[in-house]
Amino acid sequence: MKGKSSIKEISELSGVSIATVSRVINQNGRFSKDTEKRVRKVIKEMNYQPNAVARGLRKSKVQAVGIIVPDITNEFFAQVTLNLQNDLSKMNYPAFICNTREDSEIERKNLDMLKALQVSGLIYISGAFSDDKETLSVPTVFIDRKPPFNSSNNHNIVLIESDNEQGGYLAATELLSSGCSNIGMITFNRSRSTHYNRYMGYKKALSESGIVPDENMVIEAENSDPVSGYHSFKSLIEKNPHLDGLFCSSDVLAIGALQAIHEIGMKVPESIKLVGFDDISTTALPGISITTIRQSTASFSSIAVKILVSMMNEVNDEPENKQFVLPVELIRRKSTQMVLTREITDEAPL
Amino acid sequence: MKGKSSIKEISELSGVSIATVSRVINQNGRFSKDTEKRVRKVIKEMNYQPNAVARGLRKSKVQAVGIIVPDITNEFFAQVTLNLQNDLSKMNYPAFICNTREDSEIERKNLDMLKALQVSGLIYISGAFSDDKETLSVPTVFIDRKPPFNSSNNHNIVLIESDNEQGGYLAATELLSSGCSNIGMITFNRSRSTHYNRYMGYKKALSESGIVPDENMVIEAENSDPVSGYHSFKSLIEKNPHLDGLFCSSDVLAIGALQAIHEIGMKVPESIKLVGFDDISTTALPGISITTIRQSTASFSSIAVKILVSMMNEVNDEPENKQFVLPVELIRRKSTQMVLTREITDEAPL
DNA sequence: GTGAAAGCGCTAACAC
DNA sequence: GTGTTAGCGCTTTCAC
Repeated sequence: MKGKSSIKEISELSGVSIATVSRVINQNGRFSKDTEKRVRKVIKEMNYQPNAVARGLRKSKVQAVGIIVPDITNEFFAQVTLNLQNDLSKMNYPAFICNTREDSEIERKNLDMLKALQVSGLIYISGAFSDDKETLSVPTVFIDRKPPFNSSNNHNIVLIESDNEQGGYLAATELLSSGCSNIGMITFNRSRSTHYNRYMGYKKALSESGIVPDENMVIEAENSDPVSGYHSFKSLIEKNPHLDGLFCSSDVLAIGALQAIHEIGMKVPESIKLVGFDDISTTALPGISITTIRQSTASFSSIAVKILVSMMNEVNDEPENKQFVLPVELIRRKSTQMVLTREITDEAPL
Repeated sequence: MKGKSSIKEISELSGVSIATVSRVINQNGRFSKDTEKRVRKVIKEMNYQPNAVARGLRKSKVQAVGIIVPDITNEFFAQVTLNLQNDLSKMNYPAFICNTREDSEIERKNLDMLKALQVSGLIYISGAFSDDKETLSVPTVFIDRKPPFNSSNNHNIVLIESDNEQGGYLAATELLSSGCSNIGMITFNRSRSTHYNRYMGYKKALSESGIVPDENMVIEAENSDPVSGYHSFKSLIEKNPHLDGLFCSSDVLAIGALQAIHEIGMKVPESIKLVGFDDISTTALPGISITTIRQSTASFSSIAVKILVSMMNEVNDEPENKQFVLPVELIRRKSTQMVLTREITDEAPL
């Protein structure tokens, strides 16, 4: 009854050798239908569960994966992580989730722990992976952010990301088409592929519509959080009092900016229009209602897990240098609504 | 150079037996200063890291802990989990974080995986732990929510929670002292000790100030999220048009309620005052500024980890039925500000 | 179709 | 103070 039994106990109770029990459990090698039935019965009766650690020692790798994530306190990352964890769990892979807080020291340490635990695979969400010389010893999938490798080392990298440039492009286009002509942007860390590409998309949209992008209308936030968004907007509006449109490289920045906007007495969408990125839950709240770019976090996860599992299972350790760019979607909300009459106010019912 | 070496290799290179190497690594047994120095040198040179899986097999438990959490997408839980993970990592315990989505099926499965991996300890955050008959096989700490055991089984339980009743009491008292007389409450799942106690504190404060608690002014939200808070407020205000104070059992509920409040043309704090619970980041935003009850998530974590580690290390498997109730703190913000003049408006600068 | 046995890397007696 | 050795529970040749 207690789940404490070992394969030896099962073999004795079912009158076969431990080798055969192992074959049944792993569905490899040969055994008769009859034997299988008997063994399965005992396993069930004893509520036996194979010891994953012993198996891990024998196979030199444990059936588990490590997930490296900057900060699960950020709803976007939390969502991605949650999906990954669910999908992995369905394939019977438990996940070690490691927060790095963008600290390469912590990242290093977590990586060491994961290595000592012999995880079978790794998923990097927006990771720094600063350790250039380190060769990836286990199958690894990168999500959201391109690892800053020198291309020479780059065998066997899988990258899954959104079409960030298209996202930036859609965002700026939405602002343009809803009538804005002075469109600013709050970015974050343009040294990262993610945010750099969003910025490029923004510039592209402006250029295409005949506007010369002005670097004075772009500000780089210090952190990716509402407080930084708040301060960035304050700076930006000071330099550009005629701002009538704003694209923020993430929703948390947009939320901070929105507060600043209200505070100085401007109205969204009447006096300024706003677009964010990520589609976190807060943006959907009635009364906040920020137009944003939705990334398909569910697809991130399902693709990542599917590929990772196949890399972990197959002997196929072949370089399968793959790159996935997922489409993004504009979620149109009140913050970019055209204002024709006075019917839209804070007090109006939904 | 590669971190692929084994204890055997280290022993050969340093000219001692593997037993001695093991002793040095684990700092137990005896060895000469000189030997230690030599062994350490080789370990460093080879960049050797002990195989945690082999050790785990030998010791019948792996140096890692499992964390069971309902939903890391909820900022409050994310914060607690993040702290736990950091504190555990400092003690060299990697953490398996498992989201249950409040689904006992998933919880069961995660528990099985963790057991197969032989984790040394378990932390339940607000867990259902529905499985009454299951005896805890490893040291376990419960955070936030009392497990619904029958007391007979209750050896060896550690529970860490906030003083939720005091929190509810502080919240209602704040509303009373800022002039409210019709104070409603949005609760969530009062079958849980956490929310039940907040509700009790609320009732206590009302009673003490001579108000008879009216069950019509209390509504139980379907989920713990803004949408539920929004709808709950709509129902509540319909039944109680004179409501001038509202206590929400969590901040996410309060945020939803706030939207509903704005939508029907009421003003916070002018026409209704509001208090939440948890102190998640959104409540602190300028323009939102919801008074709330702060729980010391950092203390949750440090206490939990300290106790768990001691339980995991010591042979002391003794029943140490411990219970910690941590103080909470009222964070006073604009949503409960007394309004004497017209100086406080939405448009006022910070 | 099945069993015997080696061994994954480590810890913990037990010897000396 | 140090070495030898027996497993921990499992997978996987290699026999038969």
